[in-house]
Amino acid sequence: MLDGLMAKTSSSKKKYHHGDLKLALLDEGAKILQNEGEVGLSMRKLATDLGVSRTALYHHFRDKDDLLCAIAEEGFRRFTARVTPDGMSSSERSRDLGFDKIISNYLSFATDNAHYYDLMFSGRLWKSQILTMSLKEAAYASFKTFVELVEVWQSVGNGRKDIEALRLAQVAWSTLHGLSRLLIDGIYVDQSSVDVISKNILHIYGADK
Amino acid sequence: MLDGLMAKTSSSKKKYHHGDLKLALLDEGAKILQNEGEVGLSMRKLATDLGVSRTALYHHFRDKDDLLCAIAEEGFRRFTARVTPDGMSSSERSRDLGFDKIISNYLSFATDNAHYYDLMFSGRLWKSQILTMSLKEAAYASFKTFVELVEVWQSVGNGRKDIEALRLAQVAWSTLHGLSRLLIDGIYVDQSSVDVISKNILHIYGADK
DNA sequence: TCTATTATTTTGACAGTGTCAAGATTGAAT
DNA sequence: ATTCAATCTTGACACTGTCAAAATAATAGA
Repeated sequence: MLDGLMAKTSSSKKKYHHGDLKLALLDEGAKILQNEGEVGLSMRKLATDLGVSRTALYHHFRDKDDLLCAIAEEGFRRFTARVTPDGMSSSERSRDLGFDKIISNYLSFATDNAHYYDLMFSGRLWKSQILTMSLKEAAYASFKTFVELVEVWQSVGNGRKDIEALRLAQVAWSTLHGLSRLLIDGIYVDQSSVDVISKNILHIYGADK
Repeated sequence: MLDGLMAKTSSSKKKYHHGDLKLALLDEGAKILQNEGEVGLSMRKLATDLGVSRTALYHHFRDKDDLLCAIAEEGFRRFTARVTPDGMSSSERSRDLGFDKIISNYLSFATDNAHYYDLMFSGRLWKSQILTMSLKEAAYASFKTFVELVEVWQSVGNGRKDIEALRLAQVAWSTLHGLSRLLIDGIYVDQSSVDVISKNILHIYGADK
């Protein structure tokens, strides 16, 4: 009884069944994903890496896709945190944090966390019926945050005001998403020209000149 | 001898080995791709569908990826044909074929030929060493065509002129690619708002107003 | 025309994959 | 201490891509 409590809290003890597998699964899954990508993240490998049997996972995630959804969800959380640094009100944020920062944060997150990004916007996941409700919500929350940033940019900063915030956000998101995909997928290999492209994006969506 | 010639030209005869497998492979491959997507396009299924053994394919394509590259290449050809209808000079094209047509052609191609589009911009293919030179060329030809369209749109039409053609093309391509991906992957389910988004894209990249 | 060469296709096999069904083990609750 | 539910394991199935070696057919040279 006391042992059980100790083990649960200290968590470094070798345990009976496994302790908290679900969590370890997510951690190790994310780690493998970072290093080897979605390929190489197999249920069996993941299981043996954690010293557990091939099918043990299926008591915590009904599917492989279910697991991937959970990891993608974590990705959206990190993404939102990266694009909008917290500790600021949203108006404070974009007063001294210009849209250029948002652009570069978006792009650097995408390229630095390519495997997360892949999962977050994986067509296979989004089109499958299995798509977790919580993933959907995390994604929409991210987009909502982005729209708010655009709104503030329009009213406080120099975002162009001839377009509805929602629409501007949709187009800008599309642009950033498209560029991210082209970079991640190795179609624009020219990482050096990203800066000048970013500048042009800022110019196009800005109101000056 | 004469039989051989006949069979080669008439091509509808049931043949010795198989006749022209490589071609049949591409056709059937593209067909399966259209109906079932990249998933469901397995070498084995493809082989048995053509009444041939599992490994017969490997004498015409060294890899599965090699086959996919070939199909993707065909995709780029169709894509270019769709975005720039031939039978017009490039200046003629964009005099009466406005950029709005190009936008809607791009998006409709992407959504109507989602599986082709997936392959054409597949990160797995582009990042793999196997990436065919001819695919690379087909892709760059497509992009080059797009840049030319933008150039003409700037000089003859009402494309905004405060940005270098290449840069404008890069950003516009990113936008269209990103929107296509969001649509195809089922993240923007809202197909009905595509029209208004397209209008906004046109407005943003246009010079009027 | 017969034979040697080359191009094509097949059979067998291997190491993987996701996941289902049934049984075994363990922790906690009564 | 016995029951119950959660957790984990073993075995199996149907797939996948692809290699090696053998078989077959088409072509070229004599």
